[in-house]
Amino acid sequence: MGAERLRIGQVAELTGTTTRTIRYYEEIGLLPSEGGRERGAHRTYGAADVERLRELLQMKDLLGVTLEELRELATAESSRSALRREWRTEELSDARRAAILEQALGHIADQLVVVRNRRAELERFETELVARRRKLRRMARELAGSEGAPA
Amino acid sequence: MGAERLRIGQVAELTGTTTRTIRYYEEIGLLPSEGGRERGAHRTYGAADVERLRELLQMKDLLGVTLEELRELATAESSRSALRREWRTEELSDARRAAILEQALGHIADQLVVVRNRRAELERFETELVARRRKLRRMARELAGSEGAPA
DNA sequence: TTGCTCCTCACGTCACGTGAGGTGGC
DNA sequence: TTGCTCCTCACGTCACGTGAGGTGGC
Repeated sequence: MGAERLRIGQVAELTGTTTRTIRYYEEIGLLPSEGGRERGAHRTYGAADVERLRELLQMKDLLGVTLEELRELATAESSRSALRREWRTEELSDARRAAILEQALGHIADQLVVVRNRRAELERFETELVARRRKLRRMARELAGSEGAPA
Repeated sequence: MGAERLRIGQVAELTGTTTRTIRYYEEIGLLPSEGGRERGAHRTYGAADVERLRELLQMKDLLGVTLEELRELATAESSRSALRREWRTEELSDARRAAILEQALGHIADQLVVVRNRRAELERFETELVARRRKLRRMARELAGSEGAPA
């Protein structure tokens, strides 16, 4: 079944990072540390861990936030699996379910604000570059035109 | 005229950075150091310096590159003013002018590639967030629906 | 003259990179 | 058994932050 466990090097490869980074994130508490691991024993990871790490790296890279800010932004993610577990237990009131959904929606809204601000900045930058290119191309055309013109 | 010189603190304020960063960029050669400045004397900056710094900070922030990569990406900018000066001297062949334009266009093309890749990544991320939100909203609606439904 | 901003060291910090020396699983 | 990957220190590095102590211009 899909319960195969990965080693840290495989996870690093899958997520495009390094083993050092993964250990560092665990050290500062961004990634959970396996409770029952003995000193010196290998770390193992499941599919959910890989997914979480991928999201963390994507946010950090795309949004340029510090790991401290990332920790706050990612609280949603970290609690998602816990919420999912809680969700599955049958004896859960509709009110509680609704509250969980509201909270998750709030976190996503926060992330969307950051992502969209970034995108707007990037688009401004791109527009600026395109305008500059247009200007240079016009100069190039005028240069070529004057060149072939009669004296 | 517009030839007023600014002090480092004003430049920091205008560009949204710190004086330390400006001095550091000068130290590693990302920003030019005034040739004739005596030891201990104040640094002064012109409008062109402010513009260049703004572009550097924007690239670094939006593209997430190291200062070393930034140095390469920004070579275009750093040579722009020199090219502009060369451009103005009248005794310049059309061939040379065309070459200058070609080079500038090449640098802009490089930057556009990086910017557009970033934008694509951000858009994928945004799409993912929106999809997740949609799913959560659907769950919320179903929850509210079942709640009010007749037994 | 009094502040305020600037100056130059220089040590601290964040987010890892990079060996050093050693143990563990196909 | 032989490699290969993993482990834990621990020091190095990049891009600054943050005082310490002192000088210079409205």
